[in-house]
Amino acid sequence: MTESSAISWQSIRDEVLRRIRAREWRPGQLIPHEADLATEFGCARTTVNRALREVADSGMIERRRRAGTRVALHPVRRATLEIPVLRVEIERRGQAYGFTLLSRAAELPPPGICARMGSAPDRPLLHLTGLHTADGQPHALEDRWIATDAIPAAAQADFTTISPNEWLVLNVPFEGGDLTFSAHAASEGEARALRCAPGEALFVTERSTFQAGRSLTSVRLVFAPGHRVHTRL
Amino acid sequence: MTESSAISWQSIRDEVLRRIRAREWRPGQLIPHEADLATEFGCARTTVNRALREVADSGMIERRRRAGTRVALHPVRRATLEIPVLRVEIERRGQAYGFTLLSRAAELPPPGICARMGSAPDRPLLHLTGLHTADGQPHALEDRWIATDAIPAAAQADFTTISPNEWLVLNVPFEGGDLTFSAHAASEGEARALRCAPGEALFVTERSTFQAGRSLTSVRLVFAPGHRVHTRL
DNA sequence: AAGTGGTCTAGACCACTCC
DNA sequence: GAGTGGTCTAGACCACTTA
Repeated sequence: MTESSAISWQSIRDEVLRRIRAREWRPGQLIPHEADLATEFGCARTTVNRALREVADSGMIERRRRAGTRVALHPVRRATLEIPVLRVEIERRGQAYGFTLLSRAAELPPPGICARMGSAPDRPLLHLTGLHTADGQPHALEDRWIATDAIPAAAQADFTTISPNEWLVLNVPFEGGDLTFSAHAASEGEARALRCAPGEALFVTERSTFQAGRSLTSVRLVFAPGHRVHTRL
Repeated sequence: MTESSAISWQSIRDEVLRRIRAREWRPGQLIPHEADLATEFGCARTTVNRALREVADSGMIERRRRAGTRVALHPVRRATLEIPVLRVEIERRGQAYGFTLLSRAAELPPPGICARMGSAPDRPLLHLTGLHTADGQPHALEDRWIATDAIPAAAQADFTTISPNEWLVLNVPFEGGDLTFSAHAASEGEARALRCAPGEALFVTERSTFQAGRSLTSVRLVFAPGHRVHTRL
């Protein structure tokens, strides 16, 4: 028909955000129902739903059936971090990637790993350490534990030609995990491997992944000095 | 009709992920069109679209009009970081939050800040420093620059009763920003304020926000030793 | 019990891009 | 020009939650 130019969900999202920032809708306050907004904006409820879902994903509003939609009391900012395989990250910067396996053994895990992986202290895990390099310079030291009963194939994998990092991404699906960032003073061994001074401030990430309730692997990456993780809001 | 139990978009998403992980659809490969999948799964194309949009958001597939949908070559993991106001973060842990304004002055910004904020080196900015505490213990040292020409109200704000962190979240909408994590050895001044040893490894976040192409504020938070940022994958 | 968001459908048109 | 994803509609039913 001549009913041209429908309202876009983006424009509704923007208007909703504007009202929240302009305090027309205040934190904690209930906002109109989807049906009312659909009437107001002259569009289908589906379109309003799409817009509000987007705003809810960003953390600015909270929605519950029957209870309605409220402006969040503490507007939490959400940032999306992209976590590429280390090799890809380095090659994207135009540098040559390298990996050296430093050690490989079945060992009894220390208490910290047991706790994070929910593993029995008397059951050996595959323990790998290795160094990632960029243009020959140390980039990150990897210390990884793998639950070989959950990932039997890992026992046969050749981690000298492909890093455990990449092998796992390619071969082991997981449904979830934890990621932690922290700072850490370089130990003697880390300083040697990363060619920096002992005690120097290093950026550390720790990651654990699980599947079907079983812990798969836990890794600690200690980065060479100056490493930064960047993202956009 | 007796056409009960429609297919859910979640089940389609799961099946798509399964096929990718099972290598039925390999990295770089084109997957069937939405219409074909809709036929296969016996549902509306809208439902397939919803599922694939979700998978695309997670970074596993890439979609382009006319070009179709491909399995991503480098399956980038995406993690969502929640960045609450410091006060809320601390209170959520059941600790008492405190903020002390340490300094406040209009100053010419150093080169680093000029570069990050795109500000002229001869134009003074509002420079604030302060200490966030948890149960009276130092939690983070804040060093902030505010573009007063973009945020005139900041010149009048009382940052002794509310931290700049929180005042800005409440009063200044922004459309985007940068966030960086790094590690840093405590300077003499930082060590004094955070009551730690000079040279100790500290976790640092730096954030800049902008609106309508103008830089609004740039902040550097240096956290007390042991601070960790945690998220789920 | 009833109100609200969540989702599905069938169809349509549009926007983008590759050929 | 044609094919693919992106979005909108109008209507329907369902799921969840609270009164």
